[in-house]
Amino acid sequence: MEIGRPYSRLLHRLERFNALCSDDRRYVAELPLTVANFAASQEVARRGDTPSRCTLVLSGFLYGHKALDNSRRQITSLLVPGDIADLNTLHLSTLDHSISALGPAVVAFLPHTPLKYMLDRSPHLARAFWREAFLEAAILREWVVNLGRREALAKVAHLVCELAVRLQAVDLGRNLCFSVPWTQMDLADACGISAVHANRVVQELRRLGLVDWDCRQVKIRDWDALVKVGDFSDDYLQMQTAVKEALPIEQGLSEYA
Amino acid sequence: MEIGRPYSRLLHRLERFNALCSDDRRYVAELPLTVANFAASQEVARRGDTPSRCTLVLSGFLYGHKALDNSRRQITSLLVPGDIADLNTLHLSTLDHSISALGPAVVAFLPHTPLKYMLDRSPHLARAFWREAFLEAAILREWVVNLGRREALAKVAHLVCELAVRLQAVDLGRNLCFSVPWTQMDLADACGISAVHANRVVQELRRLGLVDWDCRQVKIRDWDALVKVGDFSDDYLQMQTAVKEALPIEQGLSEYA
DNA sequence: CGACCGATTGACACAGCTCAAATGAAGTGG
DNA sequence: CCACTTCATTTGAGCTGTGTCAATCGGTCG
Repeated sequence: MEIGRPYSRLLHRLERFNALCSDDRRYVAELPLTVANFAASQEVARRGDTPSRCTLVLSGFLYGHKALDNSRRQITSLLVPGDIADLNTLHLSTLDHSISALGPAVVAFLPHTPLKYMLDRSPHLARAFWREAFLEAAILREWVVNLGRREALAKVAHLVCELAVRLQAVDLGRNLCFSVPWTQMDLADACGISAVHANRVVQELRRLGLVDWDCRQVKIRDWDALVKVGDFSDDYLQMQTAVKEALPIEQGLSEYA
Repeated sequence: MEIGRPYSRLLHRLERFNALCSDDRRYVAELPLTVANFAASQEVARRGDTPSRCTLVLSGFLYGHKALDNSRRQITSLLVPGDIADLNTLHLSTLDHSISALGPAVVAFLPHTPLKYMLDRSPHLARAFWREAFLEAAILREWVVNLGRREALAKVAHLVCELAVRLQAVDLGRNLCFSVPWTQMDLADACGISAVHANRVVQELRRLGLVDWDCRQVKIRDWDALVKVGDFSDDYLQMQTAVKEALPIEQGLSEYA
């Protein structure tokens, strides 16, 4: 796929708010990188590591997670193509959480040194990366709300809405339909519920006619209703007009803004 | 208190990892600022706002929060003196969550423009601010874990541990004792539990001899046990040696590292 | 003194957990 | 091409942590 132009999605992301000048685009496009493949469930980086490069998702999905005492884990983030998984290692030496591949994934490793050099040089690029970091924090904040104050059905609905919007922004979610190589156990660990209950919730969402959800394929059948159930508002994703225009009109997008 | 030197705590924080050169210190110390007082529960900034300055906590506590449909709210962060509450507004125009004063608080408003100018100019300062941003994200990640995968007693214990360490780092938590102007309702909204249950949990922590907890004053009586109950590990706070040295030896700090 | 707010307590309900077993799908090796 | 394994989904049954409701108590402030 876009291995040939590994930065296309990243550049697209970085330019979401402000266009970059051609020098800056070249800076990014000429960053040295190593492409690597990961199998499903393979660990990309482990908590406590002190990596010397950042990880850009090229295709597939990664997820951040922390393990607890009792063999449980909490997924703290889902990373889609175009996301940088561990930007924090750029300035915080030790990784505070682990990162693994959800399904098979292709990533690009970007060595810290040239990345830092670049960001020191170009204020515009620095700003664009700041935005990425703050966007990640905004998503984490919304996850805090999701995990803290919503019941299971809403948690799952909310996560599906978030993924739909994020994937659409990178062209992986046309027609309110996307596919993620997660199991219901992964879903459970992302939503802080048990796997058994995750299953029941998925069934309930199906029963309510909100989604088709076969295996890894999720098709949202009633966006407005799902938004309502999940108490979703996309403002924290900072997609502004870009995404809203891309969503089909007849689904009544104006509703949830 | 340190209104006379409003940046002392911030400088201390920024220099936690690397000392700043005297030029950089002067840069910071000469940032223009406006000091403002807030009463308990007063709103400092509201979701949707597009502020043109950042908010540095000088004394007292702020908290970030998001309201849900049903008159519920989730507290997403507690901000202690030395924290910058809304660094994200520097590059993300609209605020994704509200910020309020927990008790009476004194803050300094730092206009974006000189701040941006400064960060564009000094790579070292930029790095220090990056670290602050990433640290905030690391805390959010731990909150995600706390809310998603721990039961109520552990949630509260964990939060108390976190606060103890963070407050100690800014000299507000000597002897494993600190005071925060929160109510049990605030505690509940931070831990994603009901106020009634928060009360029961606090009582249980008292009963177990883990803490003295009168009104706003929290005294940790058995650090090791509290750490264990809360499944706490301070690595995500990136305090490194600094804090560990500051904690009393006899409390067996080596345990939880 | 009355009003108000926060802490506390008790009774009850229920969302979601655990345990355990069955079913289905997909891959492996003979 | 069929046993066999493995892994994910599904279903059922009972249990429990936590929520809700409602009342009480205590302190503070005007």
